[in-house]
Amino acid sequence: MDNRTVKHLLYEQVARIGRAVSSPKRLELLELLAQSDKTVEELAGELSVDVKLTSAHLKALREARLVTVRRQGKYMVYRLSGEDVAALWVALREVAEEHLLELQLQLDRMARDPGALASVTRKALLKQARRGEIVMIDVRPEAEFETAHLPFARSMPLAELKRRLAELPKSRQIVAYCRGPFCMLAGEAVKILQGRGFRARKLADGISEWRAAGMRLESAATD
Amino acid sequence: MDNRTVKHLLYEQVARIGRAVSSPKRLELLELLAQSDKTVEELAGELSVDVKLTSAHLKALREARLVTVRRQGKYMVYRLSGEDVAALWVALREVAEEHLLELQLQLDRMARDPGALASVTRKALLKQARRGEIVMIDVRPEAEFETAHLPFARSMPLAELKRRLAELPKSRQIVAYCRGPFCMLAGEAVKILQGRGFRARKLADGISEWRAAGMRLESAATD
DNA sequence: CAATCAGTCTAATGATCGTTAGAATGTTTG
DNA sequence: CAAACATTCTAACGATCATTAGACTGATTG
Repeated sequence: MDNRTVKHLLYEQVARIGRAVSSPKRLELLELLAQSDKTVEELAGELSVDVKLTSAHLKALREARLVTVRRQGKYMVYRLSGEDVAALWVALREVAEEHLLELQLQLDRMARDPGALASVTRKALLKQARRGEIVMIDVRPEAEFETAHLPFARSMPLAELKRRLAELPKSRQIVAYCRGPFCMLAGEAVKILQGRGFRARKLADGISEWRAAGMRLESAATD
Repeated sequence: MDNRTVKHLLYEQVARIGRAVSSPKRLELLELLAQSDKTVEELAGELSVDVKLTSAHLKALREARLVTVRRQGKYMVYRLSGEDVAALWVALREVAEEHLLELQLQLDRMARDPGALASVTRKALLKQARRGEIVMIDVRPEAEFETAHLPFARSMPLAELKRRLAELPKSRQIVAYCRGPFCMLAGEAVKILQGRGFRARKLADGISEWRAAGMRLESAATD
């Protein structure tokens, strides 16, 4: 086997990973799985696409070894095959944000939305949360919170937010976060809170961004 | 514009990057461009493919904003649009190495090749080179060396190696490196050197790996 | 200014991908 | 063990992609 053939095989393997992350739906699946393990049904629901199509995309991700499956009762539960996969998603998204003008414009528009939190560093935020100067809320579904969440954050799923407003203080700043910069949950939460007279802002980071920056996370087990 | 539409647009943009890195030829182009700026002709030559096809692939990379072009006389010179693009290539390759069994087997086979240097840390290597205990040679074409090279390395392009053997010591260990783990130049060099009685080993790292690990590089200007 | 040269654009080929519907598989539940 | 259910596999459609050859563009050179 000559050099060029070997070389071609090597690049071909890496391109398999590239092909796996070349579809918007598969990227969305990866981001969801970075939050917590999920069944095909759950994933299909989040993406609002057919279960069959979701299954086909998951198969592609499985063939690139980016996810693994296990059976749990009658459900198939998918899981990212490593933290490096979530990091790859973050790296891809950051390159896209850096170089694609269209994406930058879209993100700017989101950032100008009610109460985006741009300039505060992660460490400063952590310090404020530790001291109780701000209240950090995680507005993702509870299962995702239990898998991993930011330190000092309290679970307050968007679906329950309106019912549980009494648990939140009006005196202190509230910081909401969700799955990452592309996720709309925190934006929704902030809109609701501000409408009810709370001082609320949103944080663009999610679990993967936080971890990729080398910051520590907590999970239900460590609480 | 509703949430789902915005979301779709965002993921679609990132998928553009994914699509750009989903072809082995384009990945090879990115790695070559991570070494130094190059013309279409040079790139086509390195890949041993038609100039027309190379141009088409470069167009795809340009549309994903991963490379930029400038005209220089009658040549079009391509350049990576940022260090983060080289870092993305490294991240992709590392995920592939970690998860794709086929790729691991292939790399193992290469590692068992004459004199792979696996266990030495980058810092230890640097220290040995600084002290002159080893001789680091960069076997890439000279233009790539001039753009950036590892500290304490000497340019010794593979094409000139046989003619310039007299410049190398038989008393000390020689460490050859090239473009990265997928590049064959260093392996070739080691084979030649060992055949002539030199103590030679190869380093898998190239410029991008070295930089991605947070290590400093040198360029012709800083020499 | 005509000839040359590097590179891109256009058109056409077959191969691959995304999507959908229908059949098949394997597990749980009565 | 039969019915219900979650998921995957198979087949088929059109859309997109890789590749090639031929026409075209823009700069350089005589």
